[in-house]
Amino acid sequence: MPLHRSFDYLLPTELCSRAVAVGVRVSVPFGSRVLTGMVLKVKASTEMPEDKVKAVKAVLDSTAIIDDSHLQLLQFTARYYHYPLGETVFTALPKALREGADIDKTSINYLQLTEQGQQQPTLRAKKQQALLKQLAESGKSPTTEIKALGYSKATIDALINKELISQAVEFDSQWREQPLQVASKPRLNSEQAIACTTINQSPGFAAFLLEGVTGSGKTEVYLQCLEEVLQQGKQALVLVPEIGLTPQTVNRFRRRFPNTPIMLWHSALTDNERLQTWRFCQKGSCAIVIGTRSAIFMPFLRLGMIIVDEEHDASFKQQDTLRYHARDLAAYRAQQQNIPLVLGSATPALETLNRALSDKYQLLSLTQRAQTSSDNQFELIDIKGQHLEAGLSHSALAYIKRELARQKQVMVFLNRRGFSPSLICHECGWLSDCSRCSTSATYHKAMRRLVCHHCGEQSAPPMQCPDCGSTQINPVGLGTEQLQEALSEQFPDTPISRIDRDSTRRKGSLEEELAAINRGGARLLVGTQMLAKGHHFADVSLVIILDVDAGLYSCDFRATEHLAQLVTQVAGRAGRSGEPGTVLLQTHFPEHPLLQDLVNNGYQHFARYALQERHETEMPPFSHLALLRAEAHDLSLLLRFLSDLVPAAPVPKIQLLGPIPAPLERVAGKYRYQLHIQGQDRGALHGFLAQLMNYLGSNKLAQKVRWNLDVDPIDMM
DNA sequence: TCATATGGCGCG
DNA sequence: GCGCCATATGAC
Repeated sequence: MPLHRSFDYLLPTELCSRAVAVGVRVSVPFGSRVLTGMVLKVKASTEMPEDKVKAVKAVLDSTAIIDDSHLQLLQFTARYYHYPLGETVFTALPKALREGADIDKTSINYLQLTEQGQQQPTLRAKKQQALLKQLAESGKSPTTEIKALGYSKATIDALINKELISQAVEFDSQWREQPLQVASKPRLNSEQAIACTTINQSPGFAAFLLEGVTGSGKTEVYLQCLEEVLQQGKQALVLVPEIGLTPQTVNRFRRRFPNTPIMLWHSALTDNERLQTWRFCQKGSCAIVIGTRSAIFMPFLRLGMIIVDEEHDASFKQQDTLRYHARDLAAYRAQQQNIPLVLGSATPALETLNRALSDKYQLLSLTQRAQTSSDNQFELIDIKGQHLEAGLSHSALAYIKRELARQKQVMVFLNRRGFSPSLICHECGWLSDCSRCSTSATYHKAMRRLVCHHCGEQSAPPMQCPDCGSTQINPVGLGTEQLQEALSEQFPDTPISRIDRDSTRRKGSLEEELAAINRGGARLLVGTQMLAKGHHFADVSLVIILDVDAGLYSCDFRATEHLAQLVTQVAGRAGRSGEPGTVLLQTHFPEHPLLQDLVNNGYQHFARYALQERHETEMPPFSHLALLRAEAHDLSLLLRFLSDLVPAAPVPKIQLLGPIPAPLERVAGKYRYQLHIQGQDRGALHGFLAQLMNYLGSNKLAQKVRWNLDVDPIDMM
């Protein structure tokens, strides 16, 4: 229940024989319903009058399904993010367990070769043959793992029918007993070797920031650290950004440790796959979990290390309901388990960098690029007063022409999808605004629709201006769709590929498109930041970023940090094939000090400078922030609600700002306002937030508006 | 007078 | 979050 409290129940004598303990699920009456709950404490008395206390209906587990330290993590999470404990615990459980399912009724677990199968008979069916070979290499393997490798149920069933493989249903930790197989590995350079040794020699908890430029071999450091963890028979958790969980990444881990069970955890798993993976992990049957942010809540038998790859990535922060940051919880968990934490990034978040520079974390730098000998060359193009062709300056077009002539690939980034962000009437100035949001509706030419990117509302573009009847309705502004069209006019003989949410909507189409590009198809790549992350293209020698200025003057204090991270990431896409690449930034403000610093001295230098600026302005990480967001159809009600929360007298160490309109004041017909709550230290902030939540619990207006609290927000929207 | 909509409350 | 109860609103 969304309640910040727990409830006492009696344990009837006939149920006392079952081992009721903390972490066991029970079925209990709640109001007029029967719900699944979790035992948080076993005690001999209650402050409630005895006749008000109801009895437990059934005990659902014979042993705790969540151990003490895991529950502690969840309690910390609930406390830190001021989120109800019950909902926090239940978001960490697979759906079946939330609903009270029998935990031991987990279906088929493993696949293994039969004696016949071990002979490796020759089969006509290619897939089946491949699966036989796979099982010979990996030994007995969890079914979920086999399915994750792309083997279908049909293939598996066929081999079972031929009695070449069989199913086993017991959990085991065979991988710990058999000798660890490690595939041949590259020699580490001196920096990598130092990083590995330092991490592996850490006696207990220690946090490391592995600051390594693109191509410097962070993954190799992870792999060699993991090897040590596996040798000790311990499990490991590898957190990756949503977009980083690609088959290539995972295959690299699987190839290195062929007889080690490695399982994936992400949002696309089915409920049953989740339950199985969760149980494998809990029983110690799975050695490595590679997962997106929610994997931070996986149960482990003996966790030996946590790695967070691309730790600066925003997808580690949940943006709704329980708004946790997986990287920050990883720090808590590593400390609690007394194990090393490795945070890897080419562009560390300023919070993380600050901890490293103040010696809370150890800084390990990888500066040598494996493939390129020299760095990329940056160039700022001043577009003030210049004629632009579809957003591109003359010199940018000249650069593109030159690189295409050299048979190279060119990438053009624009963080705006669609054809144009708006339509405008040439006669009267009418704009295609969304009727429900305070923003314009984007024109999508191929779909012939106007789409609001905030509420999703669609409409047909008008033939005539709704205000003056003119037929002169033109697109205004530039999106990726239009950019692609304009570029294909400029370079009619060059195949162009566009990567954004529209072009890759269909499941698997992103992978298809990327593969096609790598086969040497498209020479010109157009896309949003989707194109920037983690994909490797061999021939890219020129990268152009069109809308740099939006990041320079934004109301979000993190905008420049994110811009710098994007620019650096994008730059990493250029020149991976041996010779240095060129990165062009189009801007109206070429003399902007942050841009200059970034371009001349790189992210490392920029970040330290930006930290200093945060220090001077007392922004995070030098203060602590929470955001109380609220939305309602009724504006005056909304403002009354928020103003009422601001204490009349100033609170020591707390600064309140608001109610202020959210960057998009109206979305889907609702007004959105927020309160900025800034604390000089964590303690002060959390003390105040606890009071605030308490007050909100008894506040009548709080039930009429939708509100949420975001601790350590990263998106100020 | 009964049927239905709306709001506040408490769940052990 | 959701069902329960009290009260308001409405049709006949």
